[in-house]
Amino acid sequence: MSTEESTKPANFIRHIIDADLAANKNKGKVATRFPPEPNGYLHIGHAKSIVLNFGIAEDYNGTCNLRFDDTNPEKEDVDFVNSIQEDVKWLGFDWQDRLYYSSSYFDQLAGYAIELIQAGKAYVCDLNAEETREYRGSLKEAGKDSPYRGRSVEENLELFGRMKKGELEDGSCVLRAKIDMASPNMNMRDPTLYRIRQGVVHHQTGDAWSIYPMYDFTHPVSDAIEGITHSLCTLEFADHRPLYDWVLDNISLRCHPQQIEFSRLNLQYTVMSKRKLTQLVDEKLVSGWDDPRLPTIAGLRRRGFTPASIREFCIRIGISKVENSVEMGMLEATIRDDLNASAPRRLAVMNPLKVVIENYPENKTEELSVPNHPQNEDFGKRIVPFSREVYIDKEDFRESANNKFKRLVLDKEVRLRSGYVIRCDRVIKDEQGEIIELRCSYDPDTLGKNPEGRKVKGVIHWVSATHAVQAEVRLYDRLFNHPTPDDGKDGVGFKERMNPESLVVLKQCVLEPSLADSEPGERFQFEREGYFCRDAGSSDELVFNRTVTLRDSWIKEEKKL
RNA sequence: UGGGCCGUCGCCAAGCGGUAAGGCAACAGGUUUUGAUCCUGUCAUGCGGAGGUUCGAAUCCUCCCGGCCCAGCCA
Repeated sequence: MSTEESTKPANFIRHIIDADLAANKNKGKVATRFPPEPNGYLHIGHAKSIVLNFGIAEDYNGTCNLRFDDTNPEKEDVDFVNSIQEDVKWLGFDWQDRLYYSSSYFDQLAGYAIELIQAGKAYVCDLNAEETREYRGSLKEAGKDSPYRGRSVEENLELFGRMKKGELEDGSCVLRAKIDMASPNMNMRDPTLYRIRQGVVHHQTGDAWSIYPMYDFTHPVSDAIEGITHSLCTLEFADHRPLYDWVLDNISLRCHPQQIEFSRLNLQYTVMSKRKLTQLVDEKLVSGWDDPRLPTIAGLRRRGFTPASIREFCIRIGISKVENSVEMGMLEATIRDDLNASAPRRLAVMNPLKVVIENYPENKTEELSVPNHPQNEDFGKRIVPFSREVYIDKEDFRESANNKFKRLVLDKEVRLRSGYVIRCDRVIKDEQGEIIELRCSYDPDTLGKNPEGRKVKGVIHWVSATHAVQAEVRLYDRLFNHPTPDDGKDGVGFKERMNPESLVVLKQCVLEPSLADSEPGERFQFEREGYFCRDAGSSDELVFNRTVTLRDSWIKEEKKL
């Protein structure tokens, strides 16, 4: 971001690391990892984790691996492994040569499974899914031991070997850890370690495997193989930590990373779960994973967010173990801070109303030299043509208004931004009484200076009609009209709380001519309107996406009236 | 008494026994050719509640209240 980014925020995880370092734990090394499953696009909640993990690695002179946790081939896809890498890179992080896949540890994983079997700590269980559930008991009642729990090491070895060779059918059996069916922690009631998946093609290992390890077995082993020191994950995995530790305590791998849980990000007026995002995309309720209304990294990018603003947002919200619900205003403030400093200013009219300046010569064009940034001369200047006919926004004119309305009013004056002061003399309407044109006059002595003897406090934006370029502008707003769309309360599903006005397409917008030369992805402030980004998905036509509006104290003022 | 986790300003969030940081929002002013930006000021005798320990408690203890998570051959 062009303004300074926050650094090294205090949080409980950094305190733990500080203490570990002080105690010379892990020989002073810090190694983290970001372990996405490639079954969807990354969203801003992942960004929180990415910024945490890569940020810690950076600040402690350590490393952060990118590891695909790809143990469930049915739901995963190469497209997702590609998009994830693209998004992490775009956010500004570099895993260098440390790109890993849990699937590349499948051999080692199977070896450790055999160790567990040999130690009598894992067994092959023939119970089907339903039976397994019944035997597991409930939250308040202990489970029962599986009838297969007592199988001999030899038999288990033999059976696991057959599972691995593809001799057994899907669902016919699983490999389970032998822990404690009466544990108050459900995760410790002989959790499944391996299941059979015949015939599915894994995006990395193809058809090499007919068994796939479960998360609870894969994750600790993968962390340990990579020499991770601090394994950061979200709160819902806290109950899994005893299992994480159990696995590492019972295999020969001599590395034991520390799992630490923090709370996931909840952003108001949107949904963050991958399942729900997938649903929105699959059911075509949005245009795709990069729909600018989505909290996905791809969506935010297309919307016009900068990588730096997302990083800064993730730092500002902090890390804790508290259930949170961050206001959209927080995200908006962060992107505004960035774009205010970094986006060149332009003039663009959303709802054009023609203005004819009757005392301005016909066929004359003045080339006004206008600063690209009001506070920063380094942005230079550009030429903005001015002529007898201009467009202003319909919102900026009223036939009558009190003096709170600092825009154009019949028989009153207003400043055309970076241009002249004009007065509205006449209003022209069509048969329906709709205002279709304004007849005005200008004061030639007001270019770059204030008029003599009177004050003109209003300033509005405009575009020369004869030089204007046409464009489509997409105004985006929150996707949902409820702060917690997926809270399941009132018996209303999140899809029923979608905001019908989350996208408003304006096809008749007029822009100052310099914008015709903009590049897809380029960001601007359209003065008095907001920050906009040339759409990168429709490079032929001129389309702009509104990233965020400017702060608007007029809305509040207007409501008071 | 299944287990785990969490309650500090409207929203995030520091604080770790020495007398409540910061950000966002809000409010009140000032500057301004963007009702933007910028600047100034205001905003928790109070830390879920009640007791207790202490010279001193958001920080320690006890009890209570509220919220979140867990019964996939998902992660």
